[in-house]
Amino acid sequence: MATQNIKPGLAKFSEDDVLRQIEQAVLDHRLVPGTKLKEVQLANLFGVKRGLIRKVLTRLAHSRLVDQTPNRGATVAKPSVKEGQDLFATRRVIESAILETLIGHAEEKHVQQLGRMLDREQKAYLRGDSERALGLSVDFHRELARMAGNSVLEEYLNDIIRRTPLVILTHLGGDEHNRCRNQEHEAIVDAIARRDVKTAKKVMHQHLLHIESKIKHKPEKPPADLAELLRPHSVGQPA
Amino acid sequence: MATQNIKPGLAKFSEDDVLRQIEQAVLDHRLVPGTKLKEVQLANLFGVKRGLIRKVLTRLAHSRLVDQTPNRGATVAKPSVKEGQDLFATRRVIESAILETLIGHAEEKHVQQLGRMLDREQKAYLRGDSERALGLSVDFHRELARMAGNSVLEEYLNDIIRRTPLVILTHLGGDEHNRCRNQEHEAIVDAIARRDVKTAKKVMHQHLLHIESKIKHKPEKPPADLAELLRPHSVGQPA
DNA sequence: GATAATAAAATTGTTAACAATATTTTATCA
DNA sequence: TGATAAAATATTGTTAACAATTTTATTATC
Repeated sequence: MATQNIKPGLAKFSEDDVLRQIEQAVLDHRLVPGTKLKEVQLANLFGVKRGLIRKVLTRLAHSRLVDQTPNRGATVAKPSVKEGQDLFATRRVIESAILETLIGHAEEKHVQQLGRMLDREQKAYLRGDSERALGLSVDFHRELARMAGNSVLEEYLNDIIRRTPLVILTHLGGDEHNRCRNQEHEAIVDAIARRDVKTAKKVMHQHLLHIESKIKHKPEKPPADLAELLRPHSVGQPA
Repeated sequence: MATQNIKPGLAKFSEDDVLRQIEQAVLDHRLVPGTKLKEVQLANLFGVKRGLIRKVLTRLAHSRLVDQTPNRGATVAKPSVKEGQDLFATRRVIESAILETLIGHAEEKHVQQLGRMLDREQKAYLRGDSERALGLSVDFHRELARMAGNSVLEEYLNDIIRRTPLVILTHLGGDEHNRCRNQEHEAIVDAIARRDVKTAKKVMHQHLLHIESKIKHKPEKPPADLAELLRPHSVGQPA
């Protein structure tokens, strides 16, 4: 049987829980673009009512993480090449503004905190834990946004970050291509420490262009395994 | 009786219709921050089921136009001073990027189209139709975003534009203060026509700073009339 | 009259049953 | 076999009834 409960009735998740879990699944490439998201299946999976799933799907559609078609349900969004390009271009603008704002009032403790994050990221990478390294790499960008202290910029960067995996999976090849380079993160922190806005922006710009340049059309992925949403490293089945 | 139907059963609105009408009401200051949005009242008002209103309110909350508190319903959002500042600061970044992108590929027809919009705006202003002038002024900014051709930048600017009236009404005085100055719009179009990115950005920057500088704390507005959402120039009652 | 407890009303939140639509399967015929 | 139509199933969409909670009104007490 395809649709199976995961400890039915045991784990009770709130609406935000479910939302975050699906977002996280997109973030670390477990949910791939095109995957059909059936309401009862998800409801069973999370042990919640269908109405709750319904609300979550609406919210996800609102932030463009899923596509909803009337009477035909929801699928994980497949952003167009154009949308991907626009997303990356906007990301450069936003991250640039974040750096400018942050450096405007950066203190020593901020630099130290960023240094610690670089260490963690480096260690994870060296020990071969690439999943963890990817997560920490994302956290690095998020932390810059948080430190900048502009809630709207932070909100927009998070929005872009959430949508980026869909662009990568739809138009880029494997996961190897999309990891941030730790060296570049280091160079950014160095520039911040020196209050060197120009260099910081330049490195960030290069850093982001690196990934963007690889966007191009790519053949469909073959249908994969069923939705084992909660288990890491698994992948849903495209519609 | 406070809650009255407006031709019940006659006008049937879709979910998007209702969403847009409420957004529009916020945009032209008919709905003021703090207004309680009761589900049955809205349902009667629009001649739709409560479930539909419920979905709309969720979506509005997601774009921070309304605040939702569990068991206590929804009110039109009252952004904090900080959020207002962040919003304006981000707007400068976004509009700057829009100008840069637009000027990068602006054609003569774009400039002409903008010129026509300036005329319309000026005429409305001269004939004293300030409501219409305000609308056209907003359209001007939107049109710049559309012409730039980056869907994400456009999306973010529209988000900011939708939220701005709430900041103004919460922290600024009357409506007179917040109108865009037509001269500045003209100067921007002139700069675009000359492909002068630097000047265009500078004028836009000043243009936006003008409003932002006026944000400060302001006493509560007294409760006003009931929700005559559909009728222009009317105002809802704060909670 | 003011305050606190209680009851009534209003409002929001949830659910299960049903309707409408789409998808898959089976049956029919050339 | 392959194509088409019909039936069966699965999935999404809607609704009304109910439950839970908050707000308002009423009463009781000092």
